[in-house]
Amino acid sequence: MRQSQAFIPTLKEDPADAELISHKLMVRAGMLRKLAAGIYTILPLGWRVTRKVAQIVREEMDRAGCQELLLPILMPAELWKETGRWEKYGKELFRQKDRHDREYVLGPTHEEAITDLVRNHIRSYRDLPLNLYQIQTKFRDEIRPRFGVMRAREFLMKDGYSFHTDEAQLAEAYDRMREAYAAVFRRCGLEFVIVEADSGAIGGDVNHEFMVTADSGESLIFSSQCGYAATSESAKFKIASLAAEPVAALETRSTPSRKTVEEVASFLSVEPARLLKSLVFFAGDEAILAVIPGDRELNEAKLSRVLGHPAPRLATGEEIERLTGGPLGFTGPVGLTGKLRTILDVCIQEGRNFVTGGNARDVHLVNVRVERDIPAVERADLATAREGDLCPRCGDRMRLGRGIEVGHIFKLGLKYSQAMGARYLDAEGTERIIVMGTYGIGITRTVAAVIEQLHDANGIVWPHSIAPYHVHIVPVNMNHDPTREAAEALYARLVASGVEVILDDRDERPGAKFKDADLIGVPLRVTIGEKGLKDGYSFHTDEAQLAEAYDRMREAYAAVFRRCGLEFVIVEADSGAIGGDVNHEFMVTAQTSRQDFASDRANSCGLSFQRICGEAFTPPGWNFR
RNA sequence: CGGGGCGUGGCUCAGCCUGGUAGAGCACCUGGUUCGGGACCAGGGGGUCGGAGGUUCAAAUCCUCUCGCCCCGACCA
Repeated sequence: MRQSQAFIPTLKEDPADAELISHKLMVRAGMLRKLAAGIYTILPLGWRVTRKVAQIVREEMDRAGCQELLLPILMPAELWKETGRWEKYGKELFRQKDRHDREYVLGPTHEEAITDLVRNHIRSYRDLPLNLYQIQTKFRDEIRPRFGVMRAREFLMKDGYSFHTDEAQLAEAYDRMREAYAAVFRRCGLEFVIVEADSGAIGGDVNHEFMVTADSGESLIFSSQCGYAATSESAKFKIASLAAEPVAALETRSTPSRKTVEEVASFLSVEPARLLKSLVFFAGDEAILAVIPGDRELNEAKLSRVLGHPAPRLATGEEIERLTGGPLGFTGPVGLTGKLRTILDVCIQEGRNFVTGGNARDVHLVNVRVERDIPAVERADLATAREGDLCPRCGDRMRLGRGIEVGHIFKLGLKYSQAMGARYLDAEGTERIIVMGTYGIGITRTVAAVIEQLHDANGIVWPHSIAPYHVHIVPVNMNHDPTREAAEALYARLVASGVEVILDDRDERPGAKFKDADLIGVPLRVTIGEKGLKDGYSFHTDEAQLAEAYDRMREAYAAVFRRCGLEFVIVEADSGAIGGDVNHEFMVTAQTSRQDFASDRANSCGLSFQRICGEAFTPPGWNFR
C-alpha cells in the first residue's frame, strides 16, 4: 500500500469524546470513526486488523472441528417468544417492525436462530455432535455504550453453538473450545486469565470468561497462585478461622439512632467484623433475610443464584418493620428464623460472639452465638470477596485485578433445546433433548483489548499476528532521488515477495511521517534516508555484499534487543512466505507460555530499531519472520 | 432513568459570566523556501455558533423547550 493513496486519517490530538487509551489511539491512528453513540465505522486500517483477528478465530475454530455459517441478523419475534427471551432480554434487545407490522429483533446473540435450524435438521444421535459458528455484527442496545468499540451497540462478534447427545459429549466440546479460545488470545499477543464467572440470565452452571488483564477493564477479577480465578460476581473465598471465644450470655444494648454498621460498631467500641449485617430482600413475593459479616458487601449475583431469582430487591423500611417488628437499621436474625427465610453467609463462624440488630427500635443484641441463637439456619455463600481474602482452593491470598472480557464459554444444557423442542433419537430409539453449549468472542473488543495492552507513549505497538502491515517503509525525503529510488525498490521487492508492506511515499516532513508511523504501530519500520544511504548501505547486487550487510544487521539487531534489556537467542528460521534462503529469528526467551507473543514483542521494538536503521539500510532478502 | 458536563469551520478549543452581529492553533488550497522527529514565509477558501421558540433596538452570549454527545451511578449477556 502506498500511503499517499491510503485512507488513513490520523489525528494529532486526542478526540474529545474518548476516554480509554485504545479508543483514543484507534481514532487517532485512523482506524475508527464514530457515527452515533456506540456505533462506529471501522476504517481500512482498522478493518485489516479486525479481519486478522477474525481469521485467527476462524483458523482455531476450524482446527477444533467447528463449521462456519452465516445466520440472519434480523429474526422474527416469534422465535424469541418461544424461549421467553422476548420478555426477559429487556430493553437491550433492539426490536423492529416491518411494513406489515410484524415484529423482529436485531440479533444480540443467536441461540434461537441456530436452535431453530438444528431442530429442523437434526434427528439422530448419529448427527451429533455438531459445532457451528458465525462471525457477524451483533446489536445490543446498551444502556450506556462507552469506551469506543469496547462497549458498543453494534459490534463484531464470533458466536458458536454446539449440540450434543449428553453432558459428557458437551464436556468434551467445552474443553476443546476452552483450548481453542486460549489459542486465539495467545496468538493475538494478549495476556489473559480464564476465570469462573457468573452465568447471569443465560443460565447453566459451568461457564468461564476469558479476561484480558488491563487496569482499564470493567470487570474485577480475583486470582490466586494455584490458578483459581473468578470474577467478583462469583469469586468464592475462605477466611482465616478464628479461635472460639468463651460463651457469654445474650444481652440487649440500647443503641439510640445507631443504624449503620459503622455507627453501631463505634458506639459499642467493636470492630465492624463483629457485627452481622442483616438485609431483607424480596424475590418475587418471598421475603428473605440475608445475613453477612458487618464489614462485607452482599453479592447480589450470588444471592440471585441462591434464590433462583433473577433480580431480588431490597425491602423498604415499611416492609422491614412489618416483617421484623423493628425499623430499618435494627434488623437481626435472632428470633426471626422461624418466621422469615433466613440465610447466613458461610463465612460467619460458630463459637464467636456477634452483635446483631434486636428487631426493635434502638436495640442491638450482643454476644449472639450462631450455634445457640440462630440454630439450624440455612447457609450459603453470599458475601463479596475482597482483596486479600484466601483462595477457596489453595488457601493462599488472592490478588484483585481488572480485566476486559473478550470471550465467554457456557455449558447451556437444555435451556434452549427444551424450550424450542430440539430433540434427537438415541441408539435405542428414545427421543431425547439435545444438550447445548455456547461460545462467544468479541472480535472488535479484542482489537481494542490488544491496544489497551500493547501501546507506548507514541502509539500502538502491534503484535506481528494482527498488525495491519508487517513492514513500514519510511523514506525521509521523497524529493531526494536516491532515497526515493531505494524506497521504491525495496517496496517493489517486498510486494513481490508477498510481504504486507506500506510505503510512506507522501511528500511530508520526516517528523510528521515518524509520528504517524509511531501511531499506526507497524512492527517493523525501515527508515530510508540520505544519511543511511551515504554510509554505504544500499541494495545488494551480489551475494557477498549482501552477506556482509546481513551480518551487520544481525549485530545491530542484537544490540537493539540488548539495549531493551531482553534476553534472547538468535535462531535459524524457516524463510516462510518471504522466500530467500538465509534468515534468522530473534527469540526472546520467555518463561511463560507466551512464547509466540514474546517474539512479537521483541519484534516490535520499533523505536530503537528505527534509530539503527537511520544508520544502516536494511538489506532486501533480510527476513524477520 | 437519576446526577453532572458539553455542543462554536474537518480536528482541538477560546469567546458566553458583564448581549453590540465570530476567533485561535492544527488541517485544507496556491506559490516559494525547506526536508532524519508533527517546518517557515506570503496569499487564500471554509462556520451564523446543534435545533426551535422567546426576551431585546440588538442573542453564540439571557430564558424555555428539544435533539445529540460525554462522564458518574443505576441496569445488564
